[in-house]
Amino acid sequence: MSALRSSEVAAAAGVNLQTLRYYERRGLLAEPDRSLGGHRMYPPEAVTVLRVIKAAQRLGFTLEEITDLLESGRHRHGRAADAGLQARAQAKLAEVEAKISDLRIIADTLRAAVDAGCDDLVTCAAQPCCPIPFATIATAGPDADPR
Amino acid sequence: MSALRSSEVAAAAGVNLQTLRYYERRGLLAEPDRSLGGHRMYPPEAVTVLRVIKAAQRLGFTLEEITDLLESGRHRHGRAADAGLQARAQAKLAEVEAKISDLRIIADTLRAAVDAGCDDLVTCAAQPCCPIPFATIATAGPDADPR
DNA sequence: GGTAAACCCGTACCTGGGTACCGGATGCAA
DNA sequence: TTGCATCCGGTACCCAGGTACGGGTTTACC
Repeated sequence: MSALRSSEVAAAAGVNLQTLRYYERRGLLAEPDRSLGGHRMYPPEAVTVLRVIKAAQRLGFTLEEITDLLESGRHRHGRAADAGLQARAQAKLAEVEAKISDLRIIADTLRAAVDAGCDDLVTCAAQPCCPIPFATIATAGPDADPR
Repeated sequence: MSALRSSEVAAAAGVNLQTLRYYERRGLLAEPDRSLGGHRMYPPEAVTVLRVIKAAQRLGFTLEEITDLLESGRHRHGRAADAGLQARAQAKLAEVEAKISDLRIIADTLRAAVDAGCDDLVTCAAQPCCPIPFATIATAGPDADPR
């Protein structure tokens, strides 16, 4: 009952209208039924799905990962949670923790630079007293950048 | 003496050759002298500058910020360190620390989701027992994303 | 002097997550 | 039925930080 128009769904979920179509193109949001004239008519559950997507994004999942997450939730054929939410949440947690420790190293380095009273990077780099490690520092691999 | 060719500079700094020209276009790297045929001839200091750029990037500064940083170091006309390295490093430190506390909230939430044994996001979202906050969570404002 | 590697410039493309613009079609109410 | 809000599809653009390609020089070594 009570199909929602795209602007209503967008407003209810706090997203842009274009974003709805973008998510549909990316396979995150099921293609809704259409009116006779071709306008999208969303079921109320679409709002829930959007809220889930937004929450997962805030937890650091990319849209691609969220697509998988939703997919695996939809047709949960396998009882084995090989790629289920549990496993993925744990993996993401490890990613986030790695990111945190990277950032801590960065914060420590910045603090050291402030304490040492560095004034000019290029001058500093030429002297051995500068605490800024110009070669190393955690290089934060190509892990999904969790936001 | 001993001017370096672009590939030598790139290799010495561990950077792609195109990146050199990209930095030059962006004003991070001074335009070097040219050979009679138009090839770039870099002074050895260019390698230092590149290393400084890379270190600053790892500390979370954007290329735009690094441009300013190098600029203010170059013609340090003002004794007042209004926008000097000190102040900027402190500001960046605050940014990084904010990012860390954001990520900690995210990590806590992920941990809660794992502990609660959530299996399917959409199902979870419909029930009140799920620890995932589908509306809130630190929204990590438009701060420069420190890497 | 020949030839292969390196370099030149300009331009297009990539990732990720959207957002904006366009001309035309629909929906809904008075 | 008229008028205005909304929606349609397709395409282009945005951010940052590069990377790749192509066709044409230049350099360096034998």
